[in-house]
Amino acid sequence: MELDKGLVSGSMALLVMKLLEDGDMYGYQMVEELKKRSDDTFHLKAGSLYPLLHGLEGKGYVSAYEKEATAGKPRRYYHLTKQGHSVLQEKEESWNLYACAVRKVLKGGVCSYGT
Amino acid sequence: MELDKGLVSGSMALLVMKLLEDGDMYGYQMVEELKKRSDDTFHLKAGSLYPLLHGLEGKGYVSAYEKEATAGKPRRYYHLTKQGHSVLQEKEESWNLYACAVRKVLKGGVCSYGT
DNA sequence: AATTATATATAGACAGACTATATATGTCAA
DNA sequence: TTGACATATATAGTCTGTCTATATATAATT
Repeated sequence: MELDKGLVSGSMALLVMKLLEDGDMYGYQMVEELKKRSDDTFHLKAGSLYPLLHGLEGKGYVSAYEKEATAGKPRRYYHLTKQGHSVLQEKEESWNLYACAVRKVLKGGVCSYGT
Repeated sequence: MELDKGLVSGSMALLVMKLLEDGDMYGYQMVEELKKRSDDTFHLKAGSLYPLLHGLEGKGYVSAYEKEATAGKPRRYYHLTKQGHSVLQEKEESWNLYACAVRKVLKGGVCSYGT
């Protein structure tokens, strides 16, 4: 079953920032890591990621620095700033609230998020 | 806390169709019902709903019929078609898969959806 | 008489993710 | 040695979904 593209909207910034919480990463690595951590559910495209990263950098949520790789092109590492950390927390809470509300509509029951 | 608009993307069709599973409804009623069932989290705008409904009708997922109200303007009721039912099931499964994958990335653990 | 709630509808703006394309290097197989 | 593939970043243009703003119309309330 193909993942409905419409559903993916909006939460990519959250996911990418979440990855950076565990340590600095370069773009290509994030694509791989996201695939791995989601059990092959998310296939973020390079053409989606790089503009997203530039946007986050422009807002001051991440900072970037170049670093030589042992082989191949130099890598551009991204680091989650202090502001980025606080924005990430807000985004996580926002996601929980949203997912919880969807569950309420779909399952008709209550939903305490934290679960 | 304002609900991050970016997160809302894509799942409105799912939610609206889910409402129709319980019986035919008219547009204005859906806005109210969605607000109620989500504990005041979703505030779907009329300008978002009606184009969405027309789209679903065009795809054959819902059918529509006019009905006089006891007072005021006549209401346009929407009905979930057989095809709509099957699309709804796919969309629900797709949502579960997606929400589950997000949880994996955020909480770092496993996730059996059905929970 | 004016405002608010009910009820539907469209045009235009905007944001997020996509595809397609471009660049550049290293490895591996034919 | 040539081509294919994986690594790595980047931008232009497109598409889709939701938004705001606006329009129409009727009934109830103030």
